[in-house]
Amino acid sequence: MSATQLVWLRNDLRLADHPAIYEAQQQGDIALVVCLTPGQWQEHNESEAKFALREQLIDTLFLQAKSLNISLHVLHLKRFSDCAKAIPALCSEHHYQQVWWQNELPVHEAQRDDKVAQALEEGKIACQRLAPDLIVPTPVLNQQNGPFKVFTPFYKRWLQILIQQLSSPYPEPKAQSESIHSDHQSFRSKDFRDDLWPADYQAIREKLWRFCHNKEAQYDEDRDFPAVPGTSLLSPYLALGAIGPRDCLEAIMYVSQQNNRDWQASVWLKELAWRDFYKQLMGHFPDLSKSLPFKPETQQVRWNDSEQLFQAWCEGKTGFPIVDAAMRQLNQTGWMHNRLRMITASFLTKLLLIDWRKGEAYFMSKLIDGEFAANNGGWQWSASTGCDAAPYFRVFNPTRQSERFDPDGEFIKRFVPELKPLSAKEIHDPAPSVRSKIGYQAPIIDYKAARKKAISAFEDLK
DNA sequence: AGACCCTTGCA
DNA sequence: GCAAGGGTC
Repeated sequence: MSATQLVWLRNDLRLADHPAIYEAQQQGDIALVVCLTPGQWQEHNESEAKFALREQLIDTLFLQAKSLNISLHVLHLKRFSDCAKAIPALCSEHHYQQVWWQNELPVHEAQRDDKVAQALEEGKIACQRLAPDLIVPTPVLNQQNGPFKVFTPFYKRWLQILIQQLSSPYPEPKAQSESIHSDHQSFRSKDFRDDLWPADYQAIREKLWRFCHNKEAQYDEDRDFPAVPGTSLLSPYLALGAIGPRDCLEAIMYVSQQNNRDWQASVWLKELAWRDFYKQLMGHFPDLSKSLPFKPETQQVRWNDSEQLFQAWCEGKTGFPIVDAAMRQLNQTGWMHNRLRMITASFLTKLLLIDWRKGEAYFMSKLIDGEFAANNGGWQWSASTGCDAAPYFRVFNPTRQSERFDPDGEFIKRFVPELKPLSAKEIHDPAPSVRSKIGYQAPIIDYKAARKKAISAFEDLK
């Protein structure tokens, strides 16, 4: 029997824990399709690192699918709008009767999906659009049936729903009998850092389980220290969907039970809830997809246009060691520790008073794990323009943050080698004489004055 | 998911 | 001097 069901994979590049793949296979043999839309991703400022990881994941996915006699089509398109022709065309060529996918919530993605659904309908091809790829895929709503605008109550309700709906991850698809045609040419990217971010599915699963076994219990204690490998390092895989949300949940629950801990108290799970929160917000508030702030009044903030200050931030030459180390980590590795994302974002939006959208775009252009909803949510949180954001007067003191979260300057020294000779005492804010001796940038702003200016820029809005 | 400043209470 | 606690930005 040849395949009749087509599953369209987007940012859910995996076979296991995949509801569309599982459901589709109940109705017949399946084939898979991925649409490459590099022009669109470029418009979304997505990084080359993420693009390269996606290619690697598609390569290994292809092999994995092949071993189950499942075809994977890779369509080389430019923009989202090309999908509305390409998908129905693929269906008629191979006589697929029904197309499946998991919805995506940001505006461009939702429009793309609507257009494809419409085109399929016109071509008399059935289409099954499933809920988004979240731990709790159903909308989490308050008592007025509206979206939550504050995380904590969202989280409480989210947990309740999660407990009601608890289910195991969807199993991998079964092997099919028909032999398949394979029209995919391996990308085999030349300089992909496979050691940092393996694209092999076995290795990725191991990363998840090893984290849950060894680190998850200490996550709350360790996650704020950039010199400590205390975070999961799974974000690139979550962003592209190489691991599924229920896979994460299952690992948390299993390991918690082994260690006699309450899985509901997992702090890492709470972070995953933030992911659901920001993604669901995208669906409720289309403005978020249009470079608009959640708090409309913050449209009036008079941001600083200085290209010089912005460049200094991008390059890690602000003269604030922790900020510079963080930006250099981003530029050199395509990844930045979460605590540092908050510090650098607060620095850009508050102390430099530069538009959060410039930081948001720069992060996307460098991050291997760049994910629109989480990145936008994080930036709007830092800039105090967002939903349940930091209050406008909350300005991170980069020196204080550095002292608290990198006390020995261990992380700083890793990425700002010129500071290696300095002691733990002086590294967070070296004296002017020390700076000139070792050739390290003077601070590009005066902290106290900048803090005042930032607070009053927001107070002017009242 | 903060920081700062000014108390108070103690040495 | 100073830690700890509270109000304010």
